Amino acid sequence: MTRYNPKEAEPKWQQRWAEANAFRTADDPGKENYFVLEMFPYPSGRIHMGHVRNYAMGDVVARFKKARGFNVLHPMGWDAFGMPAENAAMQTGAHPREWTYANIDAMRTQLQAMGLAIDWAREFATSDPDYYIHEQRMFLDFWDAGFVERRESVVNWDPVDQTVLANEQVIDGKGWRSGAPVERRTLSQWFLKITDAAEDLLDALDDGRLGGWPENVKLMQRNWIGKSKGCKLQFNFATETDLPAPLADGLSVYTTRPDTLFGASFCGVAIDHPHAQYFADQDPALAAFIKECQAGGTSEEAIEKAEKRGYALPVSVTHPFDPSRTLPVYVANFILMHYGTGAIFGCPAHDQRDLDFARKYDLDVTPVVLPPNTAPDAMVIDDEAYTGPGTLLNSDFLNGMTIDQGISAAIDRLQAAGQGEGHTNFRLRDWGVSRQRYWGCPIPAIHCDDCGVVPVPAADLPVTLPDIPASEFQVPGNPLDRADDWRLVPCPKCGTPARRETDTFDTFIDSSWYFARFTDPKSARPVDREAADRWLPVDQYIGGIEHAILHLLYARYFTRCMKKLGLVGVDEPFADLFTQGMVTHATFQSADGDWLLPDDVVVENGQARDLATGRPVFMGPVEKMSKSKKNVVSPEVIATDYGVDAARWFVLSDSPPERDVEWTASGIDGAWRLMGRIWDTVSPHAGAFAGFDPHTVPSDLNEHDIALRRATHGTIDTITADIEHFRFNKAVARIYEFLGKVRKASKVSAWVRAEALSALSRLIAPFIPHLAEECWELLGGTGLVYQTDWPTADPDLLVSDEVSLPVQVNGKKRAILTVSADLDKDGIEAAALADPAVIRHLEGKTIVKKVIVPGRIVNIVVK
RNA sequence: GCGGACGUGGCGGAAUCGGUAGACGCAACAGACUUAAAAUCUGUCGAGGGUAACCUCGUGGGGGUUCAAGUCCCCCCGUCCGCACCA
Repeated sequence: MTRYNPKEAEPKWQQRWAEANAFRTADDPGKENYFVLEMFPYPSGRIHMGHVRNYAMGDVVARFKKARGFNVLHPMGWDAFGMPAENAAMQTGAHPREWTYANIDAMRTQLQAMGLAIDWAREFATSDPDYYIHEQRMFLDFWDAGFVERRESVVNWDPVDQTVLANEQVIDGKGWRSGAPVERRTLSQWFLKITDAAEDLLDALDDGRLGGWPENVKLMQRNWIGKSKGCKLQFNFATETDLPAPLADGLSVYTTRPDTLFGASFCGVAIDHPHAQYFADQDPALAAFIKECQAGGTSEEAIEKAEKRGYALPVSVTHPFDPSRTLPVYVANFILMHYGTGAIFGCPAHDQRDLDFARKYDLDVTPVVLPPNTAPDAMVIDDEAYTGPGTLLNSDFLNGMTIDQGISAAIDRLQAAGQGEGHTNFRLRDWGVSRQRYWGCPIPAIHCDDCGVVPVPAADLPVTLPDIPASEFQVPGNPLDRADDWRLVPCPKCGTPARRETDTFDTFIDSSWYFARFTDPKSARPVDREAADRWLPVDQYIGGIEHAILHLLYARYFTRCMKKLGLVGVDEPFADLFTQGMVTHATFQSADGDWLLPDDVVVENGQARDLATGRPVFMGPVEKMSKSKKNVVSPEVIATDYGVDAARWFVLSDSPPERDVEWTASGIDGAWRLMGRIWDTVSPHAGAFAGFDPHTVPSDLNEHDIALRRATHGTIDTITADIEHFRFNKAVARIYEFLGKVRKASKVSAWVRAEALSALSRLIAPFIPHLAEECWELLGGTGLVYQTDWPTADPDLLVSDEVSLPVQVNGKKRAILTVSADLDKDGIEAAALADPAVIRHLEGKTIVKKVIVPGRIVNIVVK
């Protein structure tokens, strides 16, 4: 018996698949379409185990759906713009384009070696001018349609990467890539007005349009959009004289608690609020205060430690419900300009921040909400604000109302007085898409001193990136700013000298529509409407949870914009979403604190030693594989040692797909053993399909035959459901179980064995396709197992005539009956009461109750 | 601080509707084959007691509902994730 040799089998079948053009997207009008997509990779240079897991899952789905009779679209491309290419240029001197495309070539080879059922004819990279010309076209249409805005904006500036970061790219006040503390800068920026879609992006999370999405992702998006209901109201300045322009309209604040207005003791504005700016121009001390607050930065520690500070303005405002009362106005460091109106009224008794501030500046603290079952005299605010439920007091016309009643009544009164109105506010901010980088899609705009910002005429697209010597990337900043040959162009409107926009798009734009391009990647239009209608939305999208907010929210918004322009017919791009867990590995550290590669360490009896020196090694926690901690295992090395099928099998077998899976040497050994065991089970039966007609069941089957047939059909049934529900680990367990039964079935007829081996080959095919083809060929199967239908379970074989029925006495299992499946309650009761073990436990007791659930359980309650 | 998820053998994890807890794999142990090792195969494998049949306990802790709870309800502890001065 020969051993299974993946080194020969895997390339052989990859070649056969290619020769048969097996993975070309089918377009059979008699079949349903199914679009399965894994988040496309950034071409970093080589694939890692996370890719293996992600693409193995997508491949299981693609192969399964193909076998189930769908036209399957399963494409691959490259998220190819982005900073690492420029960083590489700085470090290695290679041009970003050369670096990127060399990486793509290397990774394509690696992915193809995984044997993925991908239609490579549809491949593209977002850095291909053929791709980004359409992105530029759409942007011009978006601009025309009013989805785009250019505005002065305080931006998150990453001082290391020398670029602007979106809000979402700032993590704990630091740049998501560089880790450098983010600074505030004011720049003129391009924005996509995602806030216009906030309400619908939110609604779709709840109204069933995203039924196939995980709850946690929907929740994160819900929180991110951050809808809050309240009211906007106007405070008038208490002054006899006319105020200059910025102050003439008074002070507009946003609140969710207008019911607490009678507890207001001050108003506050953000340090970058126009009113603050106005007074700072006249008051150097205020200007200094603002500057000091800005220096504090947005870092996490800064925010946590920052004490509430304010600077009193030389004006006060009148209370909207009681003009005889005036409130002081402060510039305060804890008010955010980008939320609401950038101004608040402070009600210290019922808001912790306001209370901290009031204590520091010795302002009134008037309770206006009385907690339930509390006497008004007992309502004392010390150093903790009361934010719970209650009834209103000290509040004039609101007294006695609940909070909700008070909110409505206050808004009504404000509205009647023309001083305010109900308002819905969102936490979501518009999407800043300008990046001061070279390696991105150029923004098709031209700046003219006379005409302003002018779109590049459609006929002049694409605006391609200029060729810049690789040495230019050693200089900080954006090389496009210095590329005058490219930058200086005549204005398309008036023809006078003008300048190209040198910002490029955030790469999240590139990934916000690639799925639509895949439906017809060669189309002359950005998206071919007919193809899009055929394939969209993506039926199953698979990727990491790290994209729960950024990529997925942008893609949802972008799709809505495309729909408005008639490019696609759907507003939600991804019908079902699956977020897979990471691949982790134990970490190893030498006594000197150096990280060690798993390959350089040997673990025996729980003790790790350095393979080279024999010295003990500290075993650290199991963490996500990362280069910095060296706890990485190379897919290439694993493929060489064990074959890609074993690697695919292992990453799918050991944990539920949504959870992290720990890579272990013994685990991949186990996967490798399985390959051998399948092959050893199948290979003695070469040609087993000769004379086997699956549709003609022999009539002379013995009990072993029937038992194996039950196992075969039961396995088909459960594995089918497991794959449908992304329970790959359970499907794997069922395959192990079934394999054991097939191996032990020695007394079965040739027909029944052929049926079992046929099912086995097809059931393993989505997981370990090369071995499956090898088995199929050996057994005498027709064509490729890839092109063979999924097995179907015979329902008659799923129900058995006998069932084992546990019998409990007082809820404790005392016996197991084997009874005919159609035995009625009386029969079951008689059988249970006749069982010796049951009789023993009933001795000397009185039966109080008998619970008999046929097919499930018997419980006899005694006293 | 707010929001969410999770907690089951030595380990990863099963238990689909409230109905046999621990499927399947890993590790470990024992045996077969072998001069030997590797590979492979067979068996054992939650804890405690008992020669055994079998009994008791057991799903983070405490309480509750139920004939019956890993599963439902209440309280607590722990771990992980997201957001975080959001008015």
